[in-house]
Amino acid sequence: MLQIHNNLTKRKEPFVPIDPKNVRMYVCGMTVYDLCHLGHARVLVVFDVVYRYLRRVYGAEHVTYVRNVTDIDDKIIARANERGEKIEQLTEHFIAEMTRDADALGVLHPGEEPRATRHMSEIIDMIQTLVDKGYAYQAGKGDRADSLGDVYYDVSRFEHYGQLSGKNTDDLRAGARVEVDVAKQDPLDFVLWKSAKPGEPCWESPWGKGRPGWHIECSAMATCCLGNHFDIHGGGLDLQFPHHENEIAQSEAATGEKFVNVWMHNGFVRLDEEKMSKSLGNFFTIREVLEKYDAEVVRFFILNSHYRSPLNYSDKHLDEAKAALTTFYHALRGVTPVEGGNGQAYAVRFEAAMDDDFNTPEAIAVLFELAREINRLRGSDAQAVDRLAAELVRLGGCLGLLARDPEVFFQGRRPTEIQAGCASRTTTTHNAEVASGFPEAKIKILIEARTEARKNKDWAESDRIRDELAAQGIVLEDGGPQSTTWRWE
RNA sequence: GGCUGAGUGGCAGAGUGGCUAUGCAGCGGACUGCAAAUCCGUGUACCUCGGUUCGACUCCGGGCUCAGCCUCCA
Repeated sequence: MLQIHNNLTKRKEPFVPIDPKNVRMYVCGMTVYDLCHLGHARVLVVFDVVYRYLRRVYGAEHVTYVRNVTDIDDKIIARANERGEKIEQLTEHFIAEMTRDADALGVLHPGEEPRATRHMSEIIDMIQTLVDKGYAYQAGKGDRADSLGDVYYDVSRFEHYGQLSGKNTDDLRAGARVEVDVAKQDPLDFVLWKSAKPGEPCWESPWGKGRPGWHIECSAMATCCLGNHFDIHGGGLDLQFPHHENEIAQSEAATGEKFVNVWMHNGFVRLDEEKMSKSLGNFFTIREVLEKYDAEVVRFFILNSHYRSPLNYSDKHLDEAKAALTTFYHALRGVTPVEGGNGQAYAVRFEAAMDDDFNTPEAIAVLFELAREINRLRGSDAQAVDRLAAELVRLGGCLGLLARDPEVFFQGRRPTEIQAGCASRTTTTHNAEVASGFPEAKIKILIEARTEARKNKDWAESDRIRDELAAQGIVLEDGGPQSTTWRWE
């Protein structure tokens, strides 16, 4: 049975859906004012695997996955002004870029991708409900004139505030670093509706023209798309406080119902043992990494650590991920996967690992053993090999891996960096032919010439050809005297 | 200052109260014209100090170190 670490209770718990016919998950997605970085890649991939696995357990049609897009906030406004663009122009652009990255990483499309700007009436309704119920207040008359239309959430009214993040309001007040805002009754209160300054994008509301605070949009969109009470809510660990804490406060105060059963947070991506983040400026965009590494390699790298652990980025780790994938595709090379499992034992262990809070490193370990079994039986039991290969592909597919033809993995693309050895230069991927000026036909001719030389025991010529290809980043692998395959190194 | 999480072999990374993780790298062997790939074998480990226990890397307590949150952040 599937167990998930619930961050609300800080324990691993059996996962019991509210409705097994409709398992519902909401994940906080991106604020679209820039390209996604590796931290975003991790959220995308981690919850993609959760989604895939839930679909496998409960049936593809019985899982609803919603991942929102924040398309209005201060940073977006600032960036649009910098670039001299309209808000919509900017957000459409970066939504398209985000989708490109997600597609490259093999991330399934969520069932719904709600945007804040398209749910303004639900947002305003929820704020109104909070005001009506006495959980929210409008900035008073004595406050700054420009905050008159601001509406704040009254944290003191919500009894369970701090449960998710393990904080209590007294400690928070004691250590409060938030700047004193005269409009707030309490430094912990947070804004639900921000009145618009001149020239800012805005929507009409009972409190005047303005825009929503960050937290309220997720409460409104989540309950709108999935109902007041749903199964799983996910996001990066940095959203635990205050974002998710505030979501709970808003949603439960507004609906009077429990908001979410299971809270999941993925760990940070780090660079040199330090959190990769926009504010520190120590981040790599997905785009940059994909210039050097195959997207499936990046995906493997992410899944080779448990989702709650920190993930340290380095080229060395990416190189290892590449080597690991190479091993898997080698096992699949030259076989014809045939359904009809003799790989049950592996599947059982794989699922046990995934059932244990999505333990992907453990699941991958099982895949390695499966690959070894395939290689072991190769040449002696073709039927068993074909069936095990099918199992490897199927289980890999649960992780969104190993879906390609091995030949495409080996020969399809390669980073240009390899050929010239100029690591400092920005690199890009191209088709094999573009990359090296070394067309496939030429590779084939050289391999044939080498086969001929080997037949004649002309080892000098044979090795010369191999070296010539190696200089282009091409590795030859002899299957026998007549069958030689190649791959990009 | 308050709170949270983590410290495993050369590196990465799981897990368990007593029994092989797994991968990469290393070493030995098989295969190969030589390689590559693959297979077989193999070494190195559980931050520290106490406690519980027949027995702890695994449970409990103290310490040290690291990371994170308490402000926007996936």
